[in-house]
Amino acid sequence: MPAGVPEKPSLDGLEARWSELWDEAGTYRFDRSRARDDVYAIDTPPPTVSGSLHVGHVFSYTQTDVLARFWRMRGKEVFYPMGWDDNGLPTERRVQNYFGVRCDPSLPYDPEATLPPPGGRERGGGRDQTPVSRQAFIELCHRLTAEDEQAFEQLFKTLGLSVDWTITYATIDDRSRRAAQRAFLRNLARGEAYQAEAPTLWDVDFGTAVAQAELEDREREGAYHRIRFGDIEIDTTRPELIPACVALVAHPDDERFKPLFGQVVRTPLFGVEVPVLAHGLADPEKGSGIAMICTFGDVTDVTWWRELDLPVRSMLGRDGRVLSSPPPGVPANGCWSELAGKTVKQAQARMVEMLRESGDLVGEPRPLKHPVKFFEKGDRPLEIVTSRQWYLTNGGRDPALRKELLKRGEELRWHPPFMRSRYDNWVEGLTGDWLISRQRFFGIPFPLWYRIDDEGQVDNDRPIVPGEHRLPVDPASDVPDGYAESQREQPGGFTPDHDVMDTWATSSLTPQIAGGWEDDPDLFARVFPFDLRPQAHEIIRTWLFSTTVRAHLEHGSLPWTDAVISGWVLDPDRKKMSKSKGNVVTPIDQLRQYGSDAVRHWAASGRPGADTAYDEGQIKVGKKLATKILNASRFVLSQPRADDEAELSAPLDRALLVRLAGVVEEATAAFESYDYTRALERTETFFWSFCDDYVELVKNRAYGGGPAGASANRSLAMALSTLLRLFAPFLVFVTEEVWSWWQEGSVHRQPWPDSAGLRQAAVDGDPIVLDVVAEVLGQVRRAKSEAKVSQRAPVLRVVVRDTSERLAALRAAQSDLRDAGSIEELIYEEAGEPSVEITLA
RNA sequence: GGGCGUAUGGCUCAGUUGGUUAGAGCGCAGCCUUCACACGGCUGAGGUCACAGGUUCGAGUCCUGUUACGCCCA
Repeated sequence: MPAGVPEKPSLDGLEARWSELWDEAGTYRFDRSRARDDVYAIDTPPPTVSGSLHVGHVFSYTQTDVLARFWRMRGKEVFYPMGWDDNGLPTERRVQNYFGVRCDPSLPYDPEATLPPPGGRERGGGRDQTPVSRQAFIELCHRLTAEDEQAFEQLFKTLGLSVDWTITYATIDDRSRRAAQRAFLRNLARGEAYQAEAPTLWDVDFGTAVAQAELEDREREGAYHRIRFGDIEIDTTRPELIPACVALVAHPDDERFKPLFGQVVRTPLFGVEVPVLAHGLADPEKGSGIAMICTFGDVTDVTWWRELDLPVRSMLGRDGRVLSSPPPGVPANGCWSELAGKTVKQAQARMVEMLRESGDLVGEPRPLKHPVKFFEKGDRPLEIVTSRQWYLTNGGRDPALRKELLKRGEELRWHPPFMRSRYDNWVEGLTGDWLISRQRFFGIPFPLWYRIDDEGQVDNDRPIVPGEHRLPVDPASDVPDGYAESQREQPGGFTPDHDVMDTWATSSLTPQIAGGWEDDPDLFARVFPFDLRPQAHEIIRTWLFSTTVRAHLEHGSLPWTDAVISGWVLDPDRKKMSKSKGNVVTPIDQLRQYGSDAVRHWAASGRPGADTAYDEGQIKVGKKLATKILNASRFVLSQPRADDEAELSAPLDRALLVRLAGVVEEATAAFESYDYTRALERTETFFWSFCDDYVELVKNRAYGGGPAGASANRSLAMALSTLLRLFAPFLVFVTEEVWSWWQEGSVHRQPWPDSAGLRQAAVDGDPIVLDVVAEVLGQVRRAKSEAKVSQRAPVLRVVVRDTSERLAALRAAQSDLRDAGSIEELIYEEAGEPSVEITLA
């Protein structure tokens, strides 16, 4: 027995030992001297560093790792970096809660200021929070994410991810800022990025504009209010917006309102004249069939306003409250002063009272449920405000670009293929360009300044841009070329752009960031376009799409050739795990209790695209398999060292290797089509029958020595080497442990098994031998089980009736069969109807 | 409302271009303390493949419709 084989093998402690040894040996270090064709580059999803890892992370990251390990063994040099997504709102929120602060950009930065202790106010919100400067806030963001990143890295290492930990990035680090700003400047130079003053969906709590991709519809209680505009009665769910009314609208074919088109009516309470207009989007079935157009109550208002060329009468501020002075043309009467300063909800309540008093409210409000647009992270309905924002073309307003992007979707190989329809649906449904500016703090600033003329007017139309060599810049502290700091905010000087970019404007560049775009052209040429984008399905519209847009605009290509879409982890009742439901399983306990290999085995049982229920039973199965590998390996290695030249004389041994070659071929084909689950299943099934049948059959022969024993030993050793490598992508620790008992180097850097070699060694092996012998052995076992005797109990006589071919196959392995079944007499009879007759002693 | 997916033993899932008697694991039951493994082994019971039509010599598999569930988008 090789010296390395322990007396009592154990799975305990393998994770800590091997992950450290891999680190030291650089087992997963990327060799950047390899040519593009030899590289397999993975665009890893940078997890949002938000405290703790979720079992969903373990699930999907394991699936990616399994693929990485396969391709590495297949001979590819795998580029497998890890990123941390620390940029953006989730971090801001977490910092607010963790440190009990809020960002107040009007405060000056004080480097001496003592920052609040962490964690003290985990639940304290709103007014309890200490205001801090923007700079201080950003420092806290960095501090907290740095801690979280360490914890994540530790857990990922325990899980056995074969990431090259020397090439990590964070979406707020210098490289990411440089890439995001450079990409933006190039978009700007090509005319793909532009500024526009336009109605924008606005979250009043976060105080920022949001993009279409961040919206979600939520069913909300509302009420139709029937309101008189002179003789006309309209229905609206937002009576508080009457001062913002600019027209009434009905369908052009609606006979009831045709005579009114072109006439003018007066708004109730304010007496503002508004025209009655026709537009196809007005729904005759909805309410009274005629609606008021306000600037702006919803997105349809925006369409009407644009297409009917109407004026703007804004009445809401960016804080979601009614402005102090009314919009142009609206009298600042007593009604207005009743509304000014109120929130939307308060204003509505007051407005309804006033309409009731004036008699302009017809009947009572009729409650209804209707979909209302929310920011996906927000708590109050979005308002629409007019503001100056940055946009990036994404096909939403340009049919030619939309078509090109749909084409990219076709080019990409989707796993599973049906996920492409999510992409198509989204691209086809885009209603505008991508709004990329956010009025937030912890993000990448736009690398721009604006001139201030001598009268103090800001020139927004011709921004000052830095040269790319200056990137990254922070326009709030850096000075544009040709200016001095003293000219900041001065007439004749400059002012910075105050906005930050949408997080997705950075995340959409992960291939460029990780691949060293422009910073390291040599590396970039070896990895881009990447091979694989693994991600979850709910972010196809955001991450996958936006990354495609950026690569298409910048490089004229896809960012990767293949996308593997992982499913979700559901709780055991098949409900989606979410923090709010409280059904989230934290992976740490599972990893500790069952070991990483066991958890990985469960994760790998989830096919691409398939939601998978969390199942502790499945994890136990994985643990059982890992233990079995340990013990079976110990048995194989406890035999005399196999002679590599020994003749595989036994037909049973040859049959095993032929069957194994078939498994290698199936597993390889499955992996190549990204079906790692099938590869695992085939390997696992074969392995159990290898243990239960083959090992039991050859045990005695192997112990016996001689040429027949040598044949068994060589076959066992070949099978073990092959099986360990087939399992290596999945059960990374136990296979490495066993490999180390008798082989040099890491199993994870070994060549993927080669079926041709097995077939060659097996010469003309007939796999039927194994099948027939296993079948008869099964019958013998059943007879003993039914007789309730030990499997060791002797059998007087076995009569096998079968075709001559199958009997011949059985004869070829008869001594193994007799040993394994303790059979004294074995009789063969040719027969059309196969049967086995067993006489116990 | 539009799109996508799923439906197979108590549970979780395989079932590849239609082809013998529909497979596996878990769970359950029975047996075996066996010299790699009791964190084990062996054996067994258990399914009218959601429903209704259709194509076919033949349908879990293909077509049409229905139902239920899930997701994406409006």
